[in-house]
Amino acid sequence: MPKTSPKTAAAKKGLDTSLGEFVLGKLRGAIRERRYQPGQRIREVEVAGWLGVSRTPVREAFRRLHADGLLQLTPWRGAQVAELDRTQVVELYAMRRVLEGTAAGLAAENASTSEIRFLFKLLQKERTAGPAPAGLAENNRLFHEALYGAAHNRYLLDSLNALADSLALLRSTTYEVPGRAGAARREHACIAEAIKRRDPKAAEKAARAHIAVAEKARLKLLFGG
Amino acid sequence: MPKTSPKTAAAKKGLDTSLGEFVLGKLRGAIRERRYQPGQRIREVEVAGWLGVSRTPVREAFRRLHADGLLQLTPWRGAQVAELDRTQVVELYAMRRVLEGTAAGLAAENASTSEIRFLFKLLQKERTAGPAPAGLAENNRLFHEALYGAAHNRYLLDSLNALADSLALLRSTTYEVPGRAGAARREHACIAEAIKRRDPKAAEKAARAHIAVAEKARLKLLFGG
DNA sequence: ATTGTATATATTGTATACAATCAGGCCTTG
DNA sequence: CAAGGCCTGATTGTATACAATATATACAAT
Repeated sequence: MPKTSPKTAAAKKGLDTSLGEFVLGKLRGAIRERRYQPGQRIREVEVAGWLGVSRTPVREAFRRLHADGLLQLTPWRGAQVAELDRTQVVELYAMRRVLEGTAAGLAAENASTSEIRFLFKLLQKERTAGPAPAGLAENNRLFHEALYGAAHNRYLLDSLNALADSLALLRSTTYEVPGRAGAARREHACIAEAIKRRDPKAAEKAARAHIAVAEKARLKLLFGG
Repeated sequence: MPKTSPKTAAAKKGLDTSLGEFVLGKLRGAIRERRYQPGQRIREVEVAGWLGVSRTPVREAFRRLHADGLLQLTPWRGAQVAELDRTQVVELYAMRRVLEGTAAGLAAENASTSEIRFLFKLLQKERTAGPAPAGLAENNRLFHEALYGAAHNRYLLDSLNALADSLALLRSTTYEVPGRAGAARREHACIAEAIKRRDPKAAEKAARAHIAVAEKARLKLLFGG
């Protein structure tokens, strides 16, 4: 016996959530995949037409993306994808250095043994992964997400996720820099080891160093040597 | 010659911004002043009626308050003011300790001389202020806001402001704890001095200590000794 | 040719109408 | 009397209509 046939607009699209959430997810993905590029203007009707909904849920999604810093909203001019200048990138990484370090430190204190095992599993995957930047970046994302979760602090988690979204505004990944992949792998290992040793100080230090190196690679990639 | 007479709905209310922003501000204030208490349900029509607008801008404001963690939204049940349990309060203060420490450290590096002067001016005000908890809390807020600004990092500033809003969900202020006012004043002075000395390490340490003490007072106030 | 102005079009802000869903009370039924 | 289903009212989710504003275009004046 099938479930009672759904009738709501959201359910018609096969969703378990509201249309606003649906649009939000789609737009997040589109921005992350650079289908919408930084600086580009996004019109409400355009998105509404694309996703087959009215302007209302689109507007909802716009507000939330604005709150996350992904969209810039100006009255009567609508939304455009945020652009980051050099100053903002530097500020973003300064913030990330702190939060990522904190996450590593807290993880060393709070992580469960299974969470630690998972971190090492991801490390193993990094070692056996191919050289394609896209795959490397994905592995990287998983490692950092696991790290965030292991810290066991909801506010920290939310902040780091928001930062990650903002960083997705930047062109491509730092894994395009030659040698970055191997270095990142070693840095990840260093963080994981410290967490396993239950050494918060070392974990925080390793994480901050990791982000500092990543920032350097990023700035070189974006604004040249 | 007066300006050209405004005609927009927002302007009719004497605003320089959209109705959504207007509602957002009003609701923020109401939550901060505890006119809406944590756990209380807020209906859209109720707010719309109160402020003389339609549901649309109210909904906008709801989404943004939700993004800031001040409202809890459940599908088809609407909004209720967020409640913080002990775990959340602890996590919140853990986060704040880190960010506030970072802000103090960055302020020691980046603050302009006029910003430092302003910090000391606020310190002076604290010394001469009366014993009323409300006034003390207001002074306290100003000091911390000045500190956040002096760090010169937009993302840090936004995060700290969001944290401050969440803390406003908690009943009253820690200044009701006997002796807290004087101690806080001395702790503030310690932070400001370190910033003036351009000593980031000391400033960060002082700020973290300050928040740690505040957390202790808060937990005692909320959940008993 | 350039600049200022008026008009037209496109786009967003707001209000309202309608659909879908949930909570609670009432009734039925064992 | 208790348990469960169904109906009704209240409330939110969504769509659409209308108002207000910005941008672009055309035209006139210097």
